Amino acid sequence: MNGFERRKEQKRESIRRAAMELFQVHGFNKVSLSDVASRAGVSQVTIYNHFGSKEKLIHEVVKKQMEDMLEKYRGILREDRSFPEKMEAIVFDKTQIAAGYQGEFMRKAIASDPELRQYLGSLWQKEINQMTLELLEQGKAQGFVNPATSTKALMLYLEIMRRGIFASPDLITSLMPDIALFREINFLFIYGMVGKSE
Amino acid sequence: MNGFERRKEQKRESIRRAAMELFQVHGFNKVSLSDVASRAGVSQVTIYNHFGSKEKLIHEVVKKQMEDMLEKYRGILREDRSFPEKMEAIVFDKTQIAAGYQGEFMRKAIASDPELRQYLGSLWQKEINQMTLELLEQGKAQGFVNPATSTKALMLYLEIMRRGIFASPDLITSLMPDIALFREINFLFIYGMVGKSE
Amino acid sequence: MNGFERRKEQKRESIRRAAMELFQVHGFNKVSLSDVASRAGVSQVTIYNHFGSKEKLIHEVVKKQMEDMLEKYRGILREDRSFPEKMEAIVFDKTQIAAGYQGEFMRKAIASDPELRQYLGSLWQKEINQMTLELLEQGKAQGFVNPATSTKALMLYLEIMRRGIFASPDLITSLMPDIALFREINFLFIYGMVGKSE
Amino acid sequence: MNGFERRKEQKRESIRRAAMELFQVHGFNKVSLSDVASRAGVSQVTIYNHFGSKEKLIHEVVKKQMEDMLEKYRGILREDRSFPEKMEAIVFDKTQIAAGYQGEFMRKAIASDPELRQYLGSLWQKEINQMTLELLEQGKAQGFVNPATSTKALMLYLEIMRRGIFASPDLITSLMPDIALFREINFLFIYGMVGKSE
DNA sequence: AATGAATGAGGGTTCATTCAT
DNA sequence: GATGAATGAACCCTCATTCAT
Repeated sequence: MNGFERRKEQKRESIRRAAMELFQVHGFNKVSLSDVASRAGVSQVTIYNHFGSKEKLIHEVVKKQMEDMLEKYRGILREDRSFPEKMEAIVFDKTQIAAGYQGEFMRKAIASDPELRQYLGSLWQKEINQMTLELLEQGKAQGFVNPATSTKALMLYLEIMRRGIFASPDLITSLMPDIALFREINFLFIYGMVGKSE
Repeated sequence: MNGFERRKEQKRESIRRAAMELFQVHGFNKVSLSDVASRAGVSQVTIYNHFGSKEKLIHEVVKKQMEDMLEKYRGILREDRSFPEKMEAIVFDKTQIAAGYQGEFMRKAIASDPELRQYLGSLWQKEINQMTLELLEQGKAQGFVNPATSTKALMLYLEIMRRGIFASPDLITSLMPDIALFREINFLFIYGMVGKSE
Repeated sequence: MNGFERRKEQKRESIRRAAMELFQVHGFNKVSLSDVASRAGVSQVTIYNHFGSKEKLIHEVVKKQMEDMLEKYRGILREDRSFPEKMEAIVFDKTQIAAGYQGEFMRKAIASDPELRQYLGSLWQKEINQMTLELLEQGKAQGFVNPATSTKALMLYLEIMRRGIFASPDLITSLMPDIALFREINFLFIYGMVGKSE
Repeated sequence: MNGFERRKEQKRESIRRAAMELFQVHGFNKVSLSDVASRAGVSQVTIYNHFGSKEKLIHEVVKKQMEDMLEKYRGILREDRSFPEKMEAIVFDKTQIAAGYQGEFMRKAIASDPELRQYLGSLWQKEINQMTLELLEQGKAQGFVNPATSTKALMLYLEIMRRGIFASPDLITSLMPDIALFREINFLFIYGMVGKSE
């Protein structure tokens, strides 16, 4: 990548970031390209030159975001930590939560955009499923996941929890400092309401 | 309520329903009052005559919806069923899920509207907390809820799951017919990933 | 006029008054029939039943107002007072000024409504001219009006002052209490800036 | 000012002029931005791009108008003419009158707009008062203004006349050609109804 | 490649007026 | 005769997008 291209990529990146920040706070519809342009310090038309349309800008932003998320999950999975720790790291992904209405925002993007849905519904879903399976395997190996439970149910369970978390940034952030409570909830995920029976 | 008022209320109701249906599918911003008017078979202005503004229409729709939800929960709580059954009934509130993006839609409404937030954040939150506490008491009495776990954590856990479910109508509806899977997931809520240890 | 008709006339009158009061403060355009209806304590449709349209309501209100004004002028003219006193009474018609943007309001009505213009431009103008002539005659007889000055100029002069006063309710009302200043200005009207030269 | 800015200013000016012309004839409320846009030969949105809102457009138009008026008055004051001539020039400002419902229009603008009122009520009023004082001084020096009369009364007198004139473009324009009548009225302003006593 | 200027389409809202009771 | 309900037209304004430089 030469100097020209690097500068170009930097401008794209600054636009993407401005868009991301605004989208997260206000949602897609409420953010106008003029807002994004102001925040990125460029002209509206420059956004068109780089991305073609608002829709395509959203695509790019969402894609990037999801890829970053995947990357992070991959990292966590490969770390040398216990199953409960990994659960905690993934489910309570703090940067995601801090970022605000991430999940809702993502789902909305995906739901409202067929093309995006296809891209993500295939590649991304496949990867995340793959990773979740791996996590469950680790859990079973460590005795935290009941082998009698169907994988389907487990994955749905995890997905529901993740979405519940994503959908509750308000709750979560307000309780972030309370480490004990945090642990207790992660414990509930693993041992349920009945609790550990030693 | 005489004939006049009944007809008025019917019209209001038909507008509310049309609005609800559209809001659930497309979100508040994407739905124009003209859309609502078309669907309800009235003029746009009629909506203004009845509700005053789009914002107030949203208020009414959301309030109604939440009150209905409360009513249903109350009913379930008072039924003579086991704790897991009540959990299932409440958490997987099928009519809510069938209604679509209920949770997301609601949260958006509440998040973006201070007045509404106040109304619901006080009265509604108080009631639902009260009811959840009652449910947990029943769970403890029946041995399904570990008394050592803090109430705070339990309530947060339930809230996260409920939101996760609400935020996943796509997943849930697609799996609705599979009763076994349903039960399994409810089981996970109660016994965790570790599962029942007999 | 029997009981029925009296009640009818009362209702008309109450609507007219409500309209008048609002028109004076906010002007024709800014006042909606709904405002008038509220203030008069009737339905909008009742206004239609009585007056036919907003335009016609304005007609009636303006006509009534002008007739009242004429009546008052007539009274002043016939009183047994000096010319300067009559000048003062007519030019600084306190009730008119207190009523607010009367003059502007009237002129607007007249200017924007051909039919009304005709009615008033003929009958009313004729009457007021007649009366002004009479006033000037009295002034000449009492030595306050220079007989060498053309009647045309005098009448224009008076009209300009009257309009100037009408157009300045803000100034006038704020200075109302200062009787001396009041007299001084009336003095200026009669003796000019050069002042009395004895 | 380079080419870009010049063209921009020209467009702004053409919009302002179109607005001015329409406002003068029909008043603020009756003129829609779409009317202004048509007359100026631009899109409605262009007006928004340049002025932000209808309110702000009105501000600009009124401000400009008043500044022009001030400028003209200043010029007259500095000319080497007699007091009566200056009176005539200022009070019967022909271009203002020809412009139509100037005074009424202005007053309405000022009355209905707090921000504008502040701007004009302070700076503009101060300047015009200053200038009027200067005019009166000249009048006294030349023996046309009675030194015994209070300045307050004199200024009020002048203001009333000016407003009367402004409020009567119909009368004035119809009598414009009659120079003799014009003079006579100006004479009345100075010598009053009693007239010159030689 | 970047921008200021311009715009068509559409959204929420108000209002004078009509309809049905 | 009086009213609640309903509406078409118009208004101010915003936004994604294109044009011209």
